Amino acid sequence: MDYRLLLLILPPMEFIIEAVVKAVKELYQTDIAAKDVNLQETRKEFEGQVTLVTFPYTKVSRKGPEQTGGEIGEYLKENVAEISGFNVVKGFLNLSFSDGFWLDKLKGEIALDDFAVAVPNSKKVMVEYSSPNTNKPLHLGHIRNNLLGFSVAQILDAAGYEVIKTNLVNDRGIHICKSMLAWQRFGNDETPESAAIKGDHLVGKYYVMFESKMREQLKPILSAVYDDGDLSAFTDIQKPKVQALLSNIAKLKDLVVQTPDNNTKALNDLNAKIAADEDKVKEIAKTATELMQQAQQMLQKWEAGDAETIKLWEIMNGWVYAGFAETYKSLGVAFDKFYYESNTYLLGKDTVEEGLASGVFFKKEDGSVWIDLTADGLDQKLVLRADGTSVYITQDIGTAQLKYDDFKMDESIYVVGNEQDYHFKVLFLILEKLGKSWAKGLYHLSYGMVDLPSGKMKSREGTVVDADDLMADMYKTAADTTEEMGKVEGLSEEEKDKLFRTIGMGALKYFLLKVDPKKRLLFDPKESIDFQGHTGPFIQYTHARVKSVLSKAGYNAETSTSDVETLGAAERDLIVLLSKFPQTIQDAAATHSPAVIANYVYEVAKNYNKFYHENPIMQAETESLKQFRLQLSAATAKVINKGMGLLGIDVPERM
RNA sequence: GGUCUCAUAGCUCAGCUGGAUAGAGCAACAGAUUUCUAAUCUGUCGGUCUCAGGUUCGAAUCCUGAUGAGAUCACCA
Repeated sequence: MDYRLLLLILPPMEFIIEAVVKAVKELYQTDIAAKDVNLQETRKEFEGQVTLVTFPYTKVSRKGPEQTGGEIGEYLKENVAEISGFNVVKGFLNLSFSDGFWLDKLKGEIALDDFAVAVPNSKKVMVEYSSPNTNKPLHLGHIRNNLLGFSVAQILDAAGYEVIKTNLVNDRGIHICKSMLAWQRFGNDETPESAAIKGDHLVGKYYVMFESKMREQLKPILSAVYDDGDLSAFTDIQKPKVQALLSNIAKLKDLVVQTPDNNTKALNDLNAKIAADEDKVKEIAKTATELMQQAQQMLQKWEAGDAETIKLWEIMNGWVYAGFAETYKSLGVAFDKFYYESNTYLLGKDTVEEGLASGVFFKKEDGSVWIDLTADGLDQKLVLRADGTSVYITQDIGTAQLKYDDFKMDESIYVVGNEQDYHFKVLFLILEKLGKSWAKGLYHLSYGMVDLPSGKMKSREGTVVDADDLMADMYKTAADTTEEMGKVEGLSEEEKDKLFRTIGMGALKYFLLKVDPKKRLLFDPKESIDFQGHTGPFIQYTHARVKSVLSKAGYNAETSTSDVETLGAAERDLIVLLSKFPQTIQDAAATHSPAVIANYVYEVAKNYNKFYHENPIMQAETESLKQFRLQLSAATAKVINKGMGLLGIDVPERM
């Protein structure tokens, strides 16, 4: 974490900046802007807490950096009461604040109940996250999404926003019909109760079944195509497309033959292209399977409001929702408002009409409606089919409008994977071109995919890491580890259960949230998530340890008094770090990054552990010193608790 | 092919609106508990910050190019 910016805008540092401006003016008769005062955190190996970079002033001082630094340092020491000393290393002026300054900070700010409680900024922000499909259970990728969304919402709330958490459930469409059809055909009236399976997993089972049965039907079609050149399975519209793909594949294969064996790069490229075209053929062939056609028919029935289809859809979605509710509860995430695509999928058409009238969109000969974004470096994009039906982006245009009409929020954040970067670029641009005043408040929180060592998770290869399984694994690991360490003495079954859950989820959540959201994340199922080092349990343990000391000492914040005037190094470092919490929250909010909080809380825990090791608390030399160290400990526990809370992670009183 | 993202220690990651000798954790090795919880602490080992140019007093950080990895370019969602 880079705290330079933070120091610049941290209110308590303003007086230093002002003093530097004044110093340069008086010493060198030159006016400099406050934003040109380059303050940063002093590196560990030097004395001091704040460092002024003095290279920029050598021009106006016409002296070497060391001498310039010395002069400014002398001036600051004389004129700023809080600065007790300084040292100069090359172009760096390291400033030491008096211990009294830091002690005041602890007592007058950090220890108070309203520390890091932001004043409301009277802005409203919506965070849409999770947004699952109702045909499959959630997996590790969804966990990342859910934790990110929930945490970002917590952080924004702590930063002063009014937050609305929403979930746009993708509850309709061809993928749901696949599960429905497979259940209808092969299910034998199986229910979550009769099968003793969670509802979402049961529905997922039929989705998988559909795919595998459909694949069986695909084989003869494909072998007819490739072995006999028989295209009779396709419609007249599809035939020429397939024909074109096949001849392209043949051409590419010729090229492969002509390419020398040692040119592996060219061969790989060619083979990738062949595979891509073969995939396209396969996609078209899928639509020719009997099961796919039945599923399509079912979708049409659903859209027509066919009573029987709707009934089945409601039953199966009900199973899924019950399953999701359980998973959400385990994850500790929640929502203020649910939107369902079954209600919103027809939205957006009137907005398209608007855009057509205003000339933002144009109609092609076949009646389909498009927008031309080539001037913005993007492509042409279809927004309404020739038959007047919606596509994905049409719905999103409509849903964006609906959300704004519902809440009139200043900002709206979509927590969606980076595979949809292009989609959101287009969506936001369209809304802007439509003249929506709120379009500038839209933000795509694009996060990286969760990959396995083998690459992407693939359901077909059974490498999908199921959310419920993973959480159960974490619980078990937490339980085993804790028991092994003999830390469960005197705990009731209920307390143990709660503790294992807290630790297991803490490890998992921290593991996923400590990484910058936009980066892809590697998860190795073979290596269990660590409980030591830079981990959730490490921080939880630190908290438990603080709490243990506080209770053993019978610490009472109301009555505790102390008159210590000087600080040890570890104590001072800890206070300096704690004082940065409010600004860290603002920074995390501005960058939409829980990782900022995660790394900060880790620093706090690490610093506390160092302090704890070096300084006796109960056996401190004086009662006053003991009380001071307890106050510092209590403040640390509070920051850890609150910081972890922003990540959706609980901290135990003992572990 | 066009566009976008990423590349830092053996591994997983910080650091990136330009500043000091690039930091953690894991792994490996060596230590610390008569004292508040050893899920801890201390130390050792480990780096051409992918490469090549450029801007600058100063570049892991900014710019250009190359290489490698991923995503995307559907009348799917």
